[in-house]
Amino acid sequence: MTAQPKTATVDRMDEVASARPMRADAKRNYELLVAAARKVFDQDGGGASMEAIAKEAGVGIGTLYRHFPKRIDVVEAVYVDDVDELETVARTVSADLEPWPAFVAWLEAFVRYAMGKKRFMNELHEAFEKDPALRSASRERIEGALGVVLTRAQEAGVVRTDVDASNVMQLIGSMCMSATLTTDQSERLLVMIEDGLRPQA
Amino acid sequence: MTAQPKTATVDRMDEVASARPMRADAKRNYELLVAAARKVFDQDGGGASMEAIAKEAGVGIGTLYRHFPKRIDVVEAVYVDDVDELETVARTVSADLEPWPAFVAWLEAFVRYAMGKKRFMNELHEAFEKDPALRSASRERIEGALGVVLTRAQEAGVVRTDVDASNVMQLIGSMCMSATLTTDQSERLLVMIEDGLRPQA
DNA sequence: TTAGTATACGGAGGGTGCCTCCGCTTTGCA
DNA sequence: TGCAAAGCGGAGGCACCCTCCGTATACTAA
Repeated sequence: MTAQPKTATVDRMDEVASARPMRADAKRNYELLVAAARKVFDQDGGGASMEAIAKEAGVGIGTLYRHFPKRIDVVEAVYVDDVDELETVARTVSADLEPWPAFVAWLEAFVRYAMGKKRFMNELHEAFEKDPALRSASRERIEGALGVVLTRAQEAGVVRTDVDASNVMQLIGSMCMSATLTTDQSERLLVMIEDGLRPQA
Repeated sequence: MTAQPKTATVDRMDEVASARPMRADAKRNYELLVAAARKVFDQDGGGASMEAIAKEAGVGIGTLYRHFPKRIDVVEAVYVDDVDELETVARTVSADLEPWPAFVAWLEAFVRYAMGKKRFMNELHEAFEKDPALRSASRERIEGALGVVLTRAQEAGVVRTDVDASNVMQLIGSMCMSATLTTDQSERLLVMIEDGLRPQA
């Protein structure tokens, strides 16, 4: 949601000083494409075709390839955008909600994110293989986002203080990894985890 | 190595009583194909083409598809064959070597197997997704094979008795999972794990 | 041994998907 | 308003998965 396309080929190292901002039509199409890609991946799974994505975005296949030279670049862009979203949610809930509801809301957003990722794990795995830094950078960003809501909740005394973001990630992350977990189950399990994170009497 | 093709499409549930054994040429080609597939996957990675496999086996593409209706079935057959091999090695080393060398030899075979698998993790993941029972059944078979050499080594007093096959698998398996592990490193790490498994003074 | 049949083989070709190329269109600056 | 520079679109090349069916071969029964 907060991705900032600045250059034609999306190079995350190059955001500080690109010669020129993207043209308005290019920026619009970039955003249309990322949104379309997420929708099509959700519908068709990670194996969705480039043609389907271009069609959903209402642009030509050539335009898609201008922005994302390889298929894997689309996967990466959607993923990066999802991680952006988790950071945005952390800020939003911190501003709008009390510490505990904010914490719960973020965890729910994370579980939604993780459950959604399961459908294109293979593609994601491939993206991590191509660019190992992506994995660690994303993990850090997610833990950072979690840290925001977690610390606030701990300071307000509504979450036990003997856990850190890394612990909580491990707990939730491994739960979500289970291939046989349904959305229903994940919601029930999440409630239990949340209860376990409250300060103990 | 010990796979027993009995029917045209390889159905593991159907081995006890298939109407008729495979014709001699069919059985020969099946074995040629599995061997060729393993070789081609090793060379070209998991993305290797069906054509390349058929060519390597010296058969037509139609023959390949008679035996393996879908690409994923080839991946599965190679994997099952590799697990068979681990069971065979467990029996062989138990018969031919002293308990400790046998144990070490099996662990080395396992590490070779696991390192080789890394190159087509994606395909394997897909096979597990298609057939979840394959994963658990294979894990059981591998732990069973390890159990054979482990128990023997423990009874001979050359391996500590406070570990079981599942523990050892966890130790070795997670080591091998690391994406950045080289074969050299894995060999050195394995030696350390082996030392740790000796009875402690 | 032989004739007959079920089984297996082979590879041309259909369908799909990734990606390239290049002529046309649009944007934004002077 | 004029004109580069940047962006757009989609036909088409190439590679790959898989199907289909005419031909060849292995088994079996006589």
